[in-house]
Amino acid sequence: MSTSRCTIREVARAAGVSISTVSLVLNNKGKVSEATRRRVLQAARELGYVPLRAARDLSMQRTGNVGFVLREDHFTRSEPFYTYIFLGTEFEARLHNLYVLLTTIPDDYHKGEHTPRFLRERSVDGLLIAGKVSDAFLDEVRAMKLPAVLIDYEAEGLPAVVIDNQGGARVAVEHLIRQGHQRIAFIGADLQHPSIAHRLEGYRIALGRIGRSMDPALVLIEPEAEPTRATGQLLGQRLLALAERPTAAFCANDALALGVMETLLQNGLRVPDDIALVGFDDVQSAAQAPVPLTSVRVFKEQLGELAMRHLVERMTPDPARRPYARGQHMIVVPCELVVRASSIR
Amino acid sequence: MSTSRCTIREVARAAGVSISTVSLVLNNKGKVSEATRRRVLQAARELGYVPLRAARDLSMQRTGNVGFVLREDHFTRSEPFYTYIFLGTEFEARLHNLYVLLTTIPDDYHKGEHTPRFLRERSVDGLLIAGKVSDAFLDEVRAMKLPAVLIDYEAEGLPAVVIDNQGGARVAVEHLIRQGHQRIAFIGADLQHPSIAHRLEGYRIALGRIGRSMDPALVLIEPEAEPTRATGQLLGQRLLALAERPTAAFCANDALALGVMETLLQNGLRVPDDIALVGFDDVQSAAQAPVPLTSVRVFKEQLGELAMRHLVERMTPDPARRPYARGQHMIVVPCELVVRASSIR
DNA sequence: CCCCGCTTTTACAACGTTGCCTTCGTTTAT
DNA sequence: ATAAACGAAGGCAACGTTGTAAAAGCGGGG
Repeated sequence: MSTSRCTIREVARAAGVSISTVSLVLNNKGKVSEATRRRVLQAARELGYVPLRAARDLSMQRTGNVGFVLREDHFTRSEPFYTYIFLGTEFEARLHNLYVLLTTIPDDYHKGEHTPRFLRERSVDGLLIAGKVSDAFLDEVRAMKLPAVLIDYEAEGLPAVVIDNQGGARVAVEHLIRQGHQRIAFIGADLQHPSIAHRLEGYRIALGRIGRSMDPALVLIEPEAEPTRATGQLLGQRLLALAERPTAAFCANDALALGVMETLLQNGLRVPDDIALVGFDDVQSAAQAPVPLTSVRVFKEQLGELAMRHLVERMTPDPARRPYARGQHMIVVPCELVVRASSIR
Repeated sequence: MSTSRCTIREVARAAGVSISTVSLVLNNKGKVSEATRRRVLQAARELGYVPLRAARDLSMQRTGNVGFVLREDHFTRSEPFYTYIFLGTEFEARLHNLYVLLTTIPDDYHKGEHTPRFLRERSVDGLLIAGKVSDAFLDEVRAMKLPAVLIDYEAEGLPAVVIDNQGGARVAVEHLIRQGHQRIAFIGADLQHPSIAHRLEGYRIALGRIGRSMDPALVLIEPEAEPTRATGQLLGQRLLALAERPTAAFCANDALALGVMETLLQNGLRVPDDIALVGFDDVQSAAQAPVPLTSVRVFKEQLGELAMRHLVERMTPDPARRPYARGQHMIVVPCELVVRASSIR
């Protein structure tokens, strides 16, 4: 097996046919007799022919790449949440013969200055955007009229693949209710984030189903803060300071839950005996926490896979397709409750 | 600004010159009069001309991509060590107009079955390999004669960018010595890994400098295990079981150190009072540990940057270059000790 | 025997660059 | 004054693939 490239021309000569025929066979197009098809395939295999991407792309007027964009702080945070989503997209990309170009954008995105290179150079056929990103960036994407799919985030006019945040939250809270809890707090942050808003909504609905409404005193939120461990510690303090302490808390994500747990344990409270905790995302460290954390598992690779699959669909031209509106074209991926020590008596 | 592509032809017509001239100007090649150069640049800017990658690549007989390979378990572990390295390579790639294709390979790599797609399709001009990977993979890479650079790993015949493991370890142990410790343990795993072997060597040298030799009883190693938190917990147990306990331990990495710390604290020992701990890598959770961990900071982005820079050098053809031998062409990146509570009295 | 429709195959022009070679002026050396 | 040298710009053939339009082959019916 030689290391040098072999061109379609050589395959054609070896098979005794024209270049066009080779192309037709290799792409399963047009009508080619079975005999010729076999001869071509044979020759291609023997010569170890692999079409040159640049040539094919040039001819097909496409790039063969899709971009994967996420905020740098999301990519580098200690929990490989988006990393798994990326791997899911990568896996699906193989099936469609696409390459994924991963790039991060800064938290405080400014158009132009921070525009990903592959957008400037127009060397992607489509775009995946993971997690919350700045509106400035989304505006830019919309203006480019490039097929794009959001993952784990929502925005007007763009299709999205999202977690069933509301359903997951409902199941989590219903679990706490089944464990006999009456006073269940909600711990949250950044209400702008649709996922968090939906999780809060799930909490409300679960309470509603047993005929209760939300007690504002038990809804502890730092609306402007990111949902991090540090914010969780802060909210843990506020939880401790409450006059009438709840017996359980549903946290909008695991980072918050772990922060709360840390504060509680440091202040001598027991989990779950004094306060039961449930998180969301089922990150790696959830299972390894001092008290293993009950959480809602999210199928991250699947999110990526579905997003890529949908993007590919959008990338194949179809003039009859209409633009998206919010709420439409939302692919919702189910999640599942994982019960651990932090919530069972 | 139109969204449709504009070709070099249109720029040429707008500037009133030939296509060749436009190409020369845009690539800073050949001799072009200042007047024409300005006119071309002007026209290109006005039309928003961006060369089409596929066309350029086809013409230049290159792909414009480099591959970044690492083991899946390295990529998805909770510490974004390799993620930062990747970001470093990405940053440097921009300066050279290259795209980085990131892909993971499984832990138990088998040639063919697991060969990264971009290698099969030969659509990278060079390869970066981060962290320890299977020899089978390295053999395949060597056989391809594709320019490649290892990062944070070493192997015969391939250039590598590595951490100053030995120097860092030495500084860490010397710090413990300065703190008055006499009995200092070494906690390690996977001795096959060059980094760990070098860190052990640094430990030995630091002791040697004050006229001591390694006490075998204090060198706790799980030679076959991965250097993970779980292994650290295990070694923590062995540390506790020692007849004469050391007063300090230098751990081959932070994961091990955090595992040891967890075990020590759970068994009622105090850090650093009973046993001082120092790790290596300065991962995010080091600073957030129950007792903030002294560690050796590694400049991860820099590792990536240097590797990419070196790879680019290797990618530009130069017939006079000779193959690499182990030990040669090793780029060593310095690191620095970060002192925290886990090691100061 | 020729023409007609059908299937299979081929030739050829893109696609947008780059690199080499030529051409055309202009200056400099002889 | 003429030849040589030089600098600037242009023409053209790759690069490897695809898609299209046209050609070739092939029976069968008139």
